[in-house]
Amino acid sequence: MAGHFSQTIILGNVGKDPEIRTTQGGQKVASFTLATSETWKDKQSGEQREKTEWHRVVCWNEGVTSVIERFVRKGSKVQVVGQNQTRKWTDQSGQDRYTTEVVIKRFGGDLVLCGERGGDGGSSPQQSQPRQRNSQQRSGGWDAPSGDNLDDEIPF
Amino acid sequence: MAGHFSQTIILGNVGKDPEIRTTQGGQKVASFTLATSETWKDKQSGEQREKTEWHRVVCWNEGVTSVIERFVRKGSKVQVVGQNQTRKWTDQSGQDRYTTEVVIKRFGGDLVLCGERGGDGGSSPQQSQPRQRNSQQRSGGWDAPSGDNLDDEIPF
Amino acid sequence: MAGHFSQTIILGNVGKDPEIRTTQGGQKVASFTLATSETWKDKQSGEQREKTEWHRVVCWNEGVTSVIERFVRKGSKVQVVGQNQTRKWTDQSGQDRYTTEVVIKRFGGDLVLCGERGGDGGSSPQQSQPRQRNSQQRSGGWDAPSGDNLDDEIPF
Amino acid sequence: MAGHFSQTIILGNVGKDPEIRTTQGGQKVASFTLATSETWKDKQSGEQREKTEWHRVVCWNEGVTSVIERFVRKGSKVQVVGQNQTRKWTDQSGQDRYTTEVVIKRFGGDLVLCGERGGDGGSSPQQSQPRQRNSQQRSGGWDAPSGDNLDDEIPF
DNA sequence: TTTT
DNA sequence: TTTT
Repeated sequence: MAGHFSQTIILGNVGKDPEIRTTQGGQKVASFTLATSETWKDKQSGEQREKTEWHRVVCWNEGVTSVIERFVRKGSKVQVVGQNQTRKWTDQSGQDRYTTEVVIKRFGGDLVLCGERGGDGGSSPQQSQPRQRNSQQRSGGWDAPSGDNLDDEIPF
Repeated sequence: MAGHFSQTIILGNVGKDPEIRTTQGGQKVASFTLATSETWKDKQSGEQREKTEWHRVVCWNEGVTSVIERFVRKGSKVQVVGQNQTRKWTDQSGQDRYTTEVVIKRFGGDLVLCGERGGDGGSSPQQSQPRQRNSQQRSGGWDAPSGDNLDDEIPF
Repeated sequence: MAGHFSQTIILGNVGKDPEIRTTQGGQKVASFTLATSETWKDKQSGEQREKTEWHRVVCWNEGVTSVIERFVRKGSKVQVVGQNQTRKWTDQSGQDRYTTEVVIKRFGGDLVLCGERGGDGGSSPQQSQPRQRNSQQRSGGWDAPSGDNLDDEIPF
Repeated sequence: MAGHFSQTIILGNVGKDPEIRTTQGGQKVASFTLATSETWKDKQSGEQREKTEWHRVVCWNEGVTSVIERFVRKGSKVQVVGQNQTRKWTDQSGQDRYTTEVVIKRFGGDLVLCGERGGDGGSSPQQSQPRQRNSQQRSGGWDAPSGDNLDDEIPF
């Protein structure tokens, strides 16, 4: 209702199971990463090329966080509607760093579930039943992440 | 045409005159920053609060770059349609850094001119005539930037 | 939060002063038309061509309606964010008719004021003061493409 | 690149197999309908309610039409990115009628395949192989809300 | 750095 | 880290 507008829409695949944390004030916050891939034919070499872009998503919307917690996991295809927000933090050496995230807020924020990757021998429509968190489950037949130091490899 | 989608729309005000540079391959590239502000009433204190978000925009679309060069300057209100892209670079201490930008590309990218801030005593409809680059003009009656070290203050 | 998504964004010029009406339940509803024009060069003839598309906008969001009532009028440049909705009605001969509108609803709906068309000799920053309704004012020098019989030419 | 912007994004389910026709000039054009459903709890009665909106989609983009022809069919979940366009036609009684469609054009238009509705016992990943047109297949177990007489109920 |  |  003002003179500005900011909206980011990402429809992609979730890279890892979302993290759900609770603020000191008791609010649940969800975060995960989304991958979008583009393929094109290189004009010069004629080769098929692909580039994957990773997007960090953070959700402060209570209702949407609840949906994420229940239905979103590694490999899910989802669309998020939010706003770009750049947040300042300090790294271990004391230097300022900045990270840009797509933030799903109270109004205008949204999440659309587009379904899992099918054909994986999963026995049940996982999207329609609560997911067991903290379990030993290997999500949807996929390989587990190759390690826990993933954060070191992700640029945010 | 694939299984993914990525789009960022920002309608805001341009922070400084765009930079136009030419790649070694001869391609013109434009970049500038866009500010979007939000105001809301704090529930607890009842005070009016405001937050400004800065977005870095880069344009690799030839036609759009040409429009930016001619018509966009500090203070312009424009809408850009592009895609988030995180680019890696190395800072002076040799550390990896990441910057997220809204990139206007060949297809699906767009720029909409929404007009200048009016009432500044400007004598002519600046949006409809070419802008004099490299001139001494002070854009639209605004204060000039407070210095040239602005880059140090912008988180990208 | 479901499996579907619908969003229409129109940034254009308002064709006529908005109509504000009140439902029997006391809710204010605003409606107006927005024009978007495209120009392109005809490949065959090489001539410059232009096409104007008219969009009907209806607003059921109380806050946004209030902004429309105060600040939007013929010639205003605004952006609306809403959803396509096709409504059935009966014409004078008793036949079913359908009209598609962009509906601004409670959540996710939005209106962005992009300013009036400038250069009209207007003496005051009209966007920042209440508008005089029902006055003889001619709006900002902007003319809807086709005169005053717009109703005859617009399919709604 | 001008002063206007128009974009409609619909992520929904395809109501019937798309129609592919060829213009006299030899251009292929695809058209289909997309359903988006919303559910909400009625404030007064507390009942769960649902509303389905139908959107007519037309595609003049050659590459996208080719993808539609091969991969989209009744029940597919797809996202389209296009522009609202209202077209005039004459009904049997000679009266003017208007139909609004989401048009996918050359630039900025897009189609995203989000997968079929799963759990239908289908034996193969249908999205990754050409579709058999004109076959007796019943699509993916997904039923458009209202049977096979869809044409009678859809206002286009 | 913008704008309201 | 995802997906195709």
